[in-house]
Amino acid sequence: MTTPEKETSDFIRNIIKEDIREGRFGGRVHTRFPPEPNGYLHIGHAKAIVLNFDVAAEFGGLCNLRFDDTNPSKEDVEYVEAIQRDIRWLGYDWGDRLYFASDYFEQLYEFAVQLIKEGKAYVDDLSPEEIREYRGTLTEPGKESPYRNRSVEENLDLFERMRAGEFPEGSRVLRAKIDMASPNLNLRDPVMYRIMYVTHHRTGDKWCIYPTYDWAHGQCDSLEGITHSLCTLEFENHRPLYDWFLDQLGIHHPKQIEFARLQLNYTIMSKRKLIRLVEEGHVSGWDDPRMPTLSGMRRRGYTPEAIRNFCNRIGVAKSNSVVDYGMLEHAVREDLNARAPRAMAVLRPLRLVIENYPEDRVEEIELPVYPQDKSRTETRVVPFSRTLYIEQDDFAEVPPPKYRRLSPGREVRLMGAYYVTCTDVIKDEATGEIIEVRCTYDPETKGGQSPDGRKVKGTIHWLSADHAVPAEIRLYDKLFLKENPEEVDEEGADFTSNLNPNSLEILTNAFVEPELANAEVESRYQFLRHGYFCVDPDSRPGRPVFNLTVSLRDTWAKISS
RNA sequence: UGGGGUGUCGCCAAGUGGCUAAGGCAGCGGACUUUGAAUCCGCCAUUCGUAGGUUCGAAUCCUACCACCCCAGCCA
Repeated sequence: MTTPEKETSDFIRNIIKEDIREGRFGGRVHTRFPPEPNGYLHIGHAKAIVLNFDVAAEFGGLCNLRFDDTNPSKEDVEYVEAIQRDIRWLGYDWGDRLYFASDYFEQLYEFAVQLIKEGKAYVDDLSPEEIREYRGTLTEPGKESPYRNRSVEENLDLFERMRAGEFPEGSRVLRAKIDMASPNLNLRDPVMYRIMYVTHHRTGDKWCIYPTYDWAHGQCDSLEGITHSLCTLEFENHRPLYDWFLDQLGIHHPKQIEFARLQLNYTIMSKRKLIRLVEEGHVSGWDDPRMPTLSGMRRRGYTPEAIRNFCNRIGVAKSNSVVDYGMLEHAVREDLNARAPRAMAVLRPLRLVIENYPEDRVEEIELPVYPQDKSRTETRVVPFSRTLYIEQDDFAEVPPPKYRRLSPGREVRLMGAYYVTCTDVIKDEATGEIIEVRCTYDPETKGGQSPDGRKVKGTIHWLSADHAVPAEIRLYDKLFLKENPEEVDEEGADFTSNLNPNSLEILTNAFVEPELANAEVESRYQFLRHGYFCVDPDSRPGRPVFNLTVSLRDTWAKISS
């Protein structure tokens, strides 16, 4: 288990410290994570989750989970369940503070009535197209709607009838009466309610008018007593509107602070685009191990601790930045290096026969499970015999410069077992492909050291052919070829044209240690000299399936290329 | 051409007028090594978007300019 970064400091925490020092909100800190249940959570959401929950915990406060379910046409219970599962998996607990914007629909309606009564909101009969035209542009002010100055009584009556279902969808809206000439377009009489004859996943058919996010969000935060509403940069322009609503209503006024959302290179984060990957079959589902979703990363083998550490390490600021994917990989390696048990796996097998080793002999080789940690003494047993599998890459008939693995005439160590020297190479006569390597072993080198003190340059892993367990191993590479998947070569193409055709490679002829035959789903291992792997739910007894989480750093790859 | 933001090392990111501009990732050396892993040591911004100015002193203050992001959904 890695220890979380301590002393994280960023502009948001600085503001909160200042607020506490000055006694704002009575020294209280209460945050919330407010997802819309219209998709699965991804690593970008993790940044917001970690921020909100950690900040609350650090300052002795609480963090709520609230679903902003104001648009039933896009939302579904499937998502509200998946989201809760993912947040729990990440390691966070909202106690009994699970809320829904829809819990507040009645209260929001009353707030709206209050604004109407004060002449601060009105029912508008303009069509959507007309509203757009009347809004004006970035450089020109808008025009006031002809319905803007209806009487309070008429507005009250109309609004009530909107709720009663007397008008067709899209025919009327409730708008705030603010300023059609404001340079901030959000203040040009924003829509508060729209008519939608859509069944809501929680309120059923109780409502046919639904609040917009802009109208609902700030009041929901207020009702929950939120002190610090942390949100992403694009809502900075909306803050004056949220402030206006809260001030008109005269209710608790949380402080909104905006930060930059997470962007990762070689990755897309937009929910709309992730949905496309799923629906168009570019990936197997939301939990495809190549997806940046939390469920995908979980299946891939990422740990909650690694993700949390990553989130704390990238910091929180206001500049639009793109984090290098390597940072994420570093975070998993760091965590898994410390805690993953080691095992040997041969991904692309090559037979190795030890000519001077007895035909029927089987030895039990004892190897440490956590060799990287001298304080741990657990061991495992791996059978050794005359015929082994080694990695194809660990033999070279003509060794390249600096190669220290097996080649004709050379001696290497079979990890934990014996020194072997290559005596011969057997090839397929037709294709010339190497199908077997012949060796002799030195019986004096049992355990991997020689009494005469001679050194070998290389140590390779191995598996006894008769004992190895067949396994399927799925290797993953980046889902996209470009750092910025949106950057497209040809006109008319979109991000899918940058999909990496080799992002998944399935090895069906791999082998693992006998002990792993029935490894538990989601358990993680380091396959020595390869990387970290995680047991996939597709595993069957006696035929486990492993997903590559992340490979080990590979300096040989740099040297050899 | 309106408004709101942001610009510090290849990538994140501290820094809020005064010791030699934190730290992490990546990279590069070297030590160690029964994982070409891990670990350990060392190197890696005379410079803070640009140009001026204020000051004994500026990444931090002022002025102008430049670049990038967000806003014209009855999405969130």
